[in-house]
Amino acid sequence: MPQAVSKVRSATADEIRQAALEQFAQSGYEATTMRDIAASVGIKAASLYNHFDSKEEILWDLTRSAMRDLDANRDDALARLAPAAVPRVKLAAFVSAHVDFHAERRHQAVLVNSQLGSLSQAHHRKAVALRDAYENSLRTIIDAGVASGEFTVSDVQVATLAILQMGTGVSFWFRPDGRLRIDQVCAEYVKLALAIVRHEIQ
Amino acid sequence: MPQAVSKVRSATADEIRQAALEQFAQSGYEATTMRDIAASVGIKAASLYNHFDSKEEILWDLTRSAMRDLDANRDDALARLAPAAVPRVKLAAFVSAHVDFHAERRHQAVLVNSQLGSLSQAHHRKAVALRDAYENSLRTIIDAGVASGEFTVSDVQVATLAILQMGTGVSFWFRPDGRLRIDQVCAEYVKLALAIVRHEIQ
DNA sequence: GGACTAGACTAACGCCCGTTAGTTAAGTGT
DNA sequence: ACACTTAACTAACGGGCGTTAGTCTAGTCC
Repeated sequence: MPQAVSKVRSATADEIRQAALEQFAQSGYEATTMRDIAASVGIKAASLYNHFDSKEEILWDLTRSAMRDLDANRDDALARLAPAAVPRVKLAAFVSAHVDFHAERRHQAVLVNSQLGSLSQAHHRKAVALRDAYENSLRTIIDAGVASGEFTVSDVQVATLAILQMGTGVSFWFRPDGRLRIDQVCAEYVKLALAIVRHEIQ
Repeated sequence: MPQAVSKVRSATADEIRQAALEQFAQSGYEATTMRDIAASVGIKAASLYNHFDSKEEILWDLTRSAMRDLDANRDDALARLAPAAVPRVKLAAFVSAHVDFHAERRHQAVLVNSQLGSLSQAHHRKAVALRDAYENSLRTIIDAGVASGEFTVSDVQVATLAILQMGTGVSFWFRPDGRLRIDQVCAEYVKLALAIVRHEIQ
């Protein structure tokens, strides 16, 4: 008799993750209670402790996953390019992936962009390190474009942050039933990013 | 005998505002307690109620002030221009004022950009209306530039949000003792904004 | 100098928080 | 059949929350 699909990870734990993610993103970590999370899952608050050690552990689990997903999303996009793709193409791929993530996975994006401060000190440090590495991967692309003369940027650091932050903002206004589809939004932001790195110094 | 300067507004109330602003911006509204605020001022929590009716009223007082200051800051910058200034000049003035505010008055900026959700429903509505009006004032400038042919923008709404959000992000990384002075940061962002509205459609 | 006011204080209320202990019922493996 | 594990439950603890009531004291106005 065929073995039933074994649960590799608890289905309840995943429901808890999903409920906590939505509420942390929507109301904030401090304003969300363990009783709130449990109620969305249909259990009692005490039962959450069969799956997670503490409220902060849930936040850290979600934060780490979100940041890993963000990295994986970028890696996938860059891996699809030719190995020797020119910086302009890499920048376009990066920005498109970045914006796509922030539109498609709003809750994860909002969590990463507004709830890091509620992590424990140790976890906060790790999260900031991951965020810095992500930022660095964009700066590296821009640096390469400047070095090759393809880009004209008066301050690489400011351009890096500006491109990231305008894309990050998408998670706050994008709605799936809005005027623009996700792919249109991505295309718009790619244009803006290219404009930023190719402008004439005045 | 000369009248001593009468206190038009309570000095203690202003100390409370200052302490609450810093802590709301740094730790978030929910994570800040009335006892925390009182302790920074050097009084007991109950004494706060001699000056404000509730915790939420403090937040609303600070939020409304911050948004009024942001509007006034923009109005001052635009009023200094010639009445018939061209959209490019108006955009530069707007972005410079926007970035200057977000660098110089970080706490107020962070409050407006991350704590609106903790307001009561009625106050939240008013805050969103103010934010929309601010956004509209930038869109109007970009619209004028597009109408005159001075700007080339494939989507005015996206360009508006992108310019605002990249400037807003300054409040999260700017430090007075950092590599760039405020005026240098403003100048950089003006360049980026002009690049965004003048890029060729591809 | 006596009435009044402003603004601090102490004490406490009722509620909700994250979390723990102990119990129970439903599978699962041999 | 029986031991074992998983994961739900009820009950409660200790503590902190926003807020209120009532008191005291120092200064102000006629």
